[in-house]
Amino acid sequence: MLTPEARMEELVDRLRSQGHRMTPQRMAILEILLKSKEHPTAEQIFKSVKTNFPMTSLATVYKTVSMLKEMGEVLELGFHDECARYDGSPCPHPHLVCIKCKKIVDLDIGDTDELSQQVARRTGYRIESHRFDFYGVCPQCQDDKE
Amino acid sequence: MLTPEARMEELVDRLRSQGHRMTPQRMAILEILLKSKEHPTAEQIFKSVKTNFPMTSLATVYKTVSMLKEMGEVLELGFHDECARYDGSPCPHPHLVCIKCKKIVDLDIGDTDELSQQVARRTGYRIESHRFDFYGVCPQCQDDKE
DNA sequence: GTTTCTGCAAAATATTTGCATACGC
DNA sequence: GCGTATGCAAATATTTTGCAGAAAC
Repeated sequence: MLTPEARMEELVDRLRSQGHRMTPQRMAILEILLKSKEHPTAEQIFKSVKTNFPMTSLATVYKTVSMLKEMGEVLELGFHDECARYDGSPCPHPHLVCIKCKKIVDLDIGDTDELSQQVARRTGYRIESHRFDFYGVCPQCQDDKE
Repeated sequence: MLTPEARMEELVDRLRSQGHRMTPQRMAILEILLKSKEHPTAEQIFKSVKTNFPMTSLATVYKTVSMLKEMGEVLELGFHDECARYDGSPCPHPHLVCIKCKKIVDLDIGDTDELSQQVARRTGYRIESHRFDFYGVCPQCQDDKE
């Protein structure tokens, strides 16, 4: 697992080599995606970026995130009935989602890539990604009233 | 695993016992959700219901599906960047999604509920559901060109 | 008879797009 | 300088909502 800084550098190189340009806005968006552990929404990324670069639009956030999504550099999480949330990690990993407070945390349940490979062998699909999410009520929200 | 017919009966009872009423539209929507293997969108359910009950609106489909979703009787699948798809099965099971032709098929990789319970024990969450989806390119789409 | 459900149309929400200008390379 | 990226506003797509009439129970 690379540090966010190392991954940032690597990612910037990869973007450039594909003909993408680095603008301050784009750098800021990348940085938030790679460093945040909050799995932010587009709106949250937007607000966060604006504190440093007031000259940023929500459309740019969407455009950048879409590009990264297509390159497989970010994952899209979340429910259909609320806005999408993004995970700057390039490799799929399980999430634990609280259905009350909407918090999303990472989870480690061992090697899920191996499962992927098994599925690929058995089905003939070329598996490119996967999503393992558990939905439930976190300990804090269980206390809240229930 | 109950037959769709048995589950239909059971589900109707449960709905009634919670004060919900059974209308022809609602019955038709339930039937499609329980019998279909296609993981249809709201629009597809709507079209399908209309062949038997032309007097049905898309809003009713949405209202019914939302109710079932809240009751935990259907699962919502699909990506954020396309419309939601519904699975009439009450218990979570893995899906195999083709990112080219968008086909979604069920997948059997053993007991995923056990994993859920492990996660619950380890994290203190009350796990209510989960989603295991694999994204890739199906054999047919691999042949198509590439 | 009461309460829920329905269909319609309008509203709300999230995301995408077109285009003129700005700016990275 | 060329071509991509940006910001704005308008457009799109999906889902939700308000309300009056219809229909379950």
